[in-house]
Amino acid sequence: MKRAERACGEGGSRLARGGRLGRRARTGPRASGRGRARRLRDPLLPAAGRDGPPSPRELAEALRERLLADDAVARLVESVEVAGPGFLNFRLRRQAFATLVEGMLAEGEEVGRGTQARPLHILLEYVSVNPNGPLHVGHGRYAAYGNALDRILRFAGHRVTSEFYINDYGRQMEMFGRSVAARYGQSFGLDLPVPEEGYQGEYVKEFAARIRAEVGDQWVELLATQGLDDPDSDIVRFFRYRGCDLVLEQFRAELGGFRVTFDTWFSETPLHNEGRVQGTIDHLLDTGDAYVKDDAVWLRTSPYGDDKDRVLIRSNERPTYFAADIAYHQDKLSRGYDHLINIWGADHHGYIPRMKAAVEILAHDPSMLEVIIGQMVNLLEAGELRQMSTRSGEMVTLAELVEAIGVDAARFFLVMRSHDQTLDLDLDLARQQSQENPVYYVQYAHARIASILRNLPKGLEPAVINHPEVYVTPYERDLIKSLEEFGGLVLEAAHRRAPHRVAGYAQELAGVFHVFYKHCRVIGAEPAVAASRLALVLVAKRVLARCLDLLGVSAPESM
RNA sequence: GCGCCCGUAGCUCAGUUGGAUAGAGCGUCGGUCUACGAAACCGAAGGCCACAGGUUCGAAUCCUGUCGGGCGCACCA
Repeated sequence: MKRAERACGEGGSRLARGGRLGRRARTGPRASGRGRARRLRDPLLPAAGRDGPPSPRELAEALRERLLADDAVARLVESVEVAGPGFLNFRLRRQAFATLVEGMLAEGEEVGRGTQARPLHILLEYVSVNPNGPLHVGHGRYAAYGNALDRILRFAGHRVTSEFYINDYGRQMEMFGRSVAARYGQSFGLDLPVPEEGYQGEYVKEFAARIRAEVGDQWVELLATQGLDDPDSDIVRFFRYRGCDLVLEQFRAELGGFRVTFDTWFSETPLHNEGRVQGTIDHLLDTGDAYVKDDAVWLRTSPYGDDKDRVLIRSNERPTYFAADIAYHQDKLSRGYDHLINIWGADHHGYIPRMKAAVEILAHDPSMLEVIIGQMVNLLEAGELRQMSTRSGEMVTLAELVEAIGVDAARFFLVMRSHDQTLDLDLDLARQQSQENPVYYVQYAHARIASILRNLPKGLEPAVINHPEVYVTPYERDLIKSLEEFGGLVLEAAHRRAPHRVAGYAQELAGVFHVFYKHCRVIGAEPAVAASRLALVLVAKRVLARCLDLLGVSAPESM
């Protein structure tokens, strides 16, 4: 009973204020440029009790009459029907559809671009793979996801700086240097095994061969006499840096080919060499956020949601990776961004609390750093799981995937699923299904429109014409409704960090277009209808092209 | 043991301020090209949304528990 009263109260006040529905109707297509034509039905009110209060049906009926009495509503709405308990169905007038298309057509290539009341300057860091081996498909997923998010955030009205953090310091790189040096030595017949904890993959030989091509036998003698045991030797240093450079060169080329580029590449090594890691630690000691215990320096992260405090400087006086990461984030903060986003692999999720704690200590703002976890890619072959490991050299590389199915299909495939869902990828299946890949479905819709545009008779121009036969079919109306959703979808995808929503939308839109295409001719229809349909497909082409672009996929004029 | 991400059609997955009969692609079966591209369209079959409770007028969605899977729990990076 109480509930029923409350329900009626809400309903009543909605009516009185013109509520959600009324407001929506008033700010319809004309006012906003892009209205809410899609909302053809709306949940209304909860079921009322048996006695006293009006039933949902009665309330809906009252609301219906109220809405129809509103001039602004009546101009756009042809009819309103009560449908079931709690729902009203709206049928829009032809003019409402025409207004929508007019608005979208006028936006030109920019149709759907978002604006932010307060645009943020966001630093988006992603991929950041250790430069000691090839990119595998897991990295490819983060690259595709991060880059799509980059594009979406920008299109939604934010400023974005994209960054790749290069972990070119520390023990892993030293092992990599020793591994390359060993392979180099082996190519000259030296008996130098790759260190047990080193990198065994075949690709290391390729890097060694390239270095050999550059420097000849310059290091052979020294290698033969000194070996590789001293990590600080000139030999290890040389192979490490040269190897790292070669890997980075390959990253840039491969990612570039994958249409993933970064505004900045930020190297870890200078943070150490220029004393900035030490400087950050000193600062934290000064503020009391760090302390000394057991000959080590610790950061007090536990008050900020971490399980325990974390070591910054080990008792052997070497800084931890975490310490360098703090210095790195201190640098990010000093560059004046409004927000930091890091995209990490699922295997790093345990690292989030301490990093967020550190940033909160530095910036005094817990929401400053946002870490997005991308789940892993499981590789299947003939239904069986294939393990990936950089160190053992067993992996499916991004290059292999691209070679198998192409950049467009690979990028679409890697972002069409939610990033927090582990992705099963069967390379054989992907190869086999590449011709059935949804990306072609979307691209084909774009190419079909391009084909229409190529075949236009002289004098046919896109225009929304006020004529009784314009936009009367359900096929045209469905297409208009789908297109109208695009602007909101962009904002949602940006807000939810969800590129897969764009992929899903693109498939839906392509589907609606294909149905339209089957039933409605552009060329050959009577002039007013032809011009209006031309305007419609032109908008559809732009939106499809934009969706594909947001995902880093090409929008072919023909295929 | 603790934490994070999950469990939706045969397979891979969408489905988010909680709303009508839970959707798509692939696969299976059956139709459609003398008009802008058949890489398309139309139809059929296929579901206790892991399970059990709870909140709610209403739950795939929120809460608790159980089971199952993945990933983490370093003075590694």
